[in-house]
Amino acid sequence: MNASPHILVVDDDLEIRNLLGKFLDRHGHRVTTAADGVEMRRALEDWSIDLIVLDLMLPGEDGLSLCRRLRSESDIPVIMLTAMGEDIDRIVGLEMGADDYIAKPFNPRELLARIKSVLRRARAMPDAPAPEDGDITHFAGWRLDRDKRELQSADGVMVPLSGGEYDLLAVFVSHPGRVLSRDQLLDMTRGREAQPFDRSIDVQVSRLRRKIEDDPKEPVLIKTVRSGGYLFTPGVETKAKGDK
Amino acid sequence: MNASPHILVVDDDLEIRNLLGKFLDRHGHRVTTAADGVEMRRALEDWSIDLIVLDLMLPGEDGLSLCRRLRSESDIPVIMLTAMGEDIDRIVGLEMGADDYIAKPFNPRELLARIKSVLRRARAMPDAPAPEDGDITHFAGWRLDRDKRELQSADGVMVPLSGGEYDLLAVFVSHPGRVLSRDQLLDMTRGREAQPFDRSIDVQVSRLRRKIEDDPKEPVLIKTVRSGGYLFTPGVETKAKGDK
DNA sequence: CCATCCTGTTACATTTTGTTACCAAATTTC
DNA sequence: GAAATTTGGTAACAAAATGTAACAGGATGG
Repeated sequence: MNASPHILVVDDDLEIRNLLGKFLDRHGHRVTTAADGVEMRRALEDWSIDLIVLDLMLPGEDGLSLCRRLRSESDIPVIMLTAMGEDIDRIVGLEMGADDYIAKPFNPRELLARIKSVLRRARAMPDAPAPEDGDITHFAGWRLDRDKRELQSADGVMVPLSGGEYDLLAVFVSHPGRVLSRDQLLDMTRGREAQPFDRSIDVQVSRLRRKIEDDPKEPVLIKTVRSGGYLFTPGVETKAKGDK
Repeated sequence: MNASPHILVVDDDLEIRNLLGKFLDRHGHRVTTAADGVEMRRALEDWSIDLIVLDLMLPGEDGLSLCRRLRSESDIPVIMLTAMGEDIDRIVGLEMGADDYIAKPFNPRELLARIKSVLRRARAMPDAPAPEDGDITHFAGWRLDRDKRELQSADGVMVPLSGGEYDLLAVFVSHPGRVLSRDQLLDMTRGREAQPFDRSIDVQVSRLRRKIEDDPKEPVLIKTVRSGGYLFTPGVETKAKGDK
């Protein structure tokens, strides 16, 4: 598309803004910074921003609220900066709609990696059926409706999901590109510890695949990582036109 | 995911290297040492390193510069060894991107603690499956498809590979013309140490050859180097023609 | 209660990977 | 150069990991 991605850093700490600015700049990104929500809006109007790095704690309207609002207005991916120990799932997950998060104190190169990954993902996904608002998550041409616990494909097919299936998918969607162990998945979906021969996750994954994969035998969205766990990748569009 | 972390100690002082090597080894880490930037690079190519302990002062290119360069190329966490009174903020902060530092003279136990902590942090947020770019690698007229775990020859033949076979081949492809010992291969593909009579690599190589060599008895791509290891050479084509 | 739906457990088929054993080729010894 | 020793190739077997059908207990809503 265009040359180097333009990144907007929103944080009230001047030092962080400067350092991050310099760092990202050195790594070939254009950078603009903002100290609060107001400056952020201005920057969004003035520039064509590709990605926002947003601090969770901000004076005035906080990052959480800003993020939610952003979501209902635009498609720009957001990476949240959070303090340790926040409720990660709520932040990244459907609740807020951030694309990723990183805990402070963070390692700059890790942030860089995430930026790269989020941008790639964003580019890979042509903005399908206009991003709705509310509790709907999009991925790979599907719309995940939290209230109805239902999946809708672009061409109108509706796939009902059970509660457990929904939870599992929600966890996957909020952790794209990361290998999640059975332990983690069990913890994140049921909040319990795995028993010695617990196969429930396997079974649930199998059930989910049957519903969301074109060919469950050849899964594309949820890959299995032998002796590692499962990996969700909202790949490129299925039917959309030749994007790249 | 893998067994014990593999740590690379980079310091020009032989004594430090030895002591640290022994100490870390005793505490269950695999250790490799390097005296300067050149050796460091070699080690990084040969092994699958999980963490680097890097002296700030080095002959030739110094640690600071090395660290910065490392950052832009890889994800491996770095702990800096610094003399007292250095500008700590610049070292650990965004400027350089080290994950932690420890001042000399240091207490080995403390270093151990930091190593543990940095590794834990790194593992806690593993980012996507490392191999980032293009999912397809070409060599000797074959196309290696990471997603499908499949090999395709120019004339349309498809050879399915198992995960392990793919990993092994990927390592070979990324180190062409280089003799890789069984130890290294095991480390790079499974992340584990070889057992006394471990023949798993031999077997895996045998399986791989059966799939990619025209005549497994007379291997062309993966040659064996007696009492050295294996050598991958993406030589000129055998069967395919127009591919590239 | 009964009919459903959902989810964990179990069992079994498959696939993949590691180990062992045995043979052959290469190398070394004497 | 022949025998002894090493090293590598691989078949065969064993162990581990995964997919999934089938079953059973619970929960839900009449």
